[in-house]
Amino acid sequence: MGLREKKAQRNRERIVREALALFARHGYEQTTMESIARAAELSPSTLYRCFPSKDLIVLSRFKSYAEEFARVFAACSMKRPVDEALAQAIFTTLEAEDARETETLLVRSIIDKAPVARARLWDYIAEQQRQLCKLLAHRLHAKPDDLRIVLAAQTAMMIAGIAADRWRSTGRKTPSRATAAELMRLIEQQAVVFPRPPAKSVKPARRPARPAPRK
Amino acid sequence: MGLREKKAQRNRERIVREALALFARHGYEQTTMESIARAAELSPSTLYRCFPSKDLIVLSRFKSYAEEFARVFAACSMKRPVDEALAQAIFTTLEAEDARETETLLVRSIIDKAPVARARLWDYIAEQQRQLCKLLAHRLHAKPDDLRIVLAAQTAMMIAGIAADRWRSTGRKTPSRATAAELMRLIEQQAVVFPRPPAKSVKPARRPARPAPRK
DNA sequence: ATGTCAATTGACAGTAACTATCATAATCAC
DNA sequence: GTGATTATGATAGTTACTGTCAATTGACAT
Repeated sequence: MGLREKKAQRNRERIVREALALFARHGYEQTTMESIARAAELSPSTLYRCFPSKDLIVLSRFKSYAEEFARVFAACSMKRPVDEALAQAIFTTLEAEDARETETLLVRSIIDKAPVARARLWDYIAEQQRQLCKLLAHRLHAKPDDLRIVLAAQTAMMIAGIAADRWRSTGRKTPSRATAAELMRLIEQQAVVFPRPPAKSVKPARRPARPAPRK
Repeated sequence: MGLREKKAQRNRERIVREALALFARHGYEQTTMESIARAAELSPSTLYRCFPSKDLIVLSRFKSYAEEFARVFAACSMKRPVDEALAQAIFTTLEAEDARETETLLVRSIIDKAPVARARLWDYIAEQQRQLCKLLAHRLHAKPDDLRIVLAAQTAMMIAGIAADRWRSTGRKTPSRATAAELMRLIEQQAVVFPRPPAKSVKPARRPARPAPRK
């Protein structure tokens, strides 16, 4: 590997490190690209060459999770039923995220407070959903826009999102994996208030596995 | 109502109308706030007072749908089972969106091409999800962060999102309502590849209602 | 009508995230 | 080493947005 790429890699790492520190200290909006460049000891021009926009600095941390997810899924999607592979990928990715406690919490708290960065993260997640559709479609020999494929992909992302959220909001007391498993259970048992088409004939009066919380 | 508010209202409308026209003509990024102000015949200062940011101009069209959703849901959530009210609200809102063909398509195509605006829309949708959680929680006498509530709210938004997307991507040949109904059916029948916890005991080899599409 | 007061407006100045360009300096290929 | 290539940094510009302040306009009592 060339010496050039090594240097670029080190640059990127230092930028992210220094930027996160500044964001944590003064807030995302208050930190200018110029100050980041100063902290990372390079010119604004170079900074913009590495990260064309400010939010990419924060978002770069999420790419590793996305890559891990795709890797795990690809690894076991051929040996096992799809739903198991999907669940496995969710669990593994979530656990990896839980494991990096301080960094995950830091990055999320920065993002939550910064509307622009937060919005960009949503957009990134939507992109990941599309990627997952492709993976699923390939595995099931279906088209990526098959309704069942789209539904499965979005459900998976939803589960991961809720679980990760909960881990944060409970002060990392609830492991993401447990929440994700619980969500899958709820879905499978239909123990949730699901939207359904308005009663066409009978109302089966579905009985939730757990009684709905009443006052 | 004062004459003052009338004027403000008319201002807002003209701004949105002219801005959408400009966006459609030259693209979102290429249209400057200054040119919008010129087209709407007011100073940039006033424009910024009406719409603190550029994306709010585009997003303002979505607020009506969100309000309609909340209204319909509130209207029938007390008389009927929650899931029916939820489905009804989804259907009504989607049909209203379908009905405004040209405008909906225009706004969506603008947003899809503009990363910043698109990202903001995601953020807005996330906010709506939180609002829906509150509504559901109130109706079911539960806490807004109850897992079942969150799951239900996000599932509802997901269904609406997929349905609206499909209506657009199929050149408005597939009515949103039909897609939404189909999605609800798929969920209820578990005819989808759902993520589930890795097999702990047996593999029941679930049989989808419709055979999975094979090549 | 007219004067008074408050809210709206628009002009101006400033900040910061980008974008484009180009000379200079560091790497690579030989 | 030398020449081609590529990364760097300085500089200038565009644009979204923020803040301030004087001028204007509408609301309202008399």
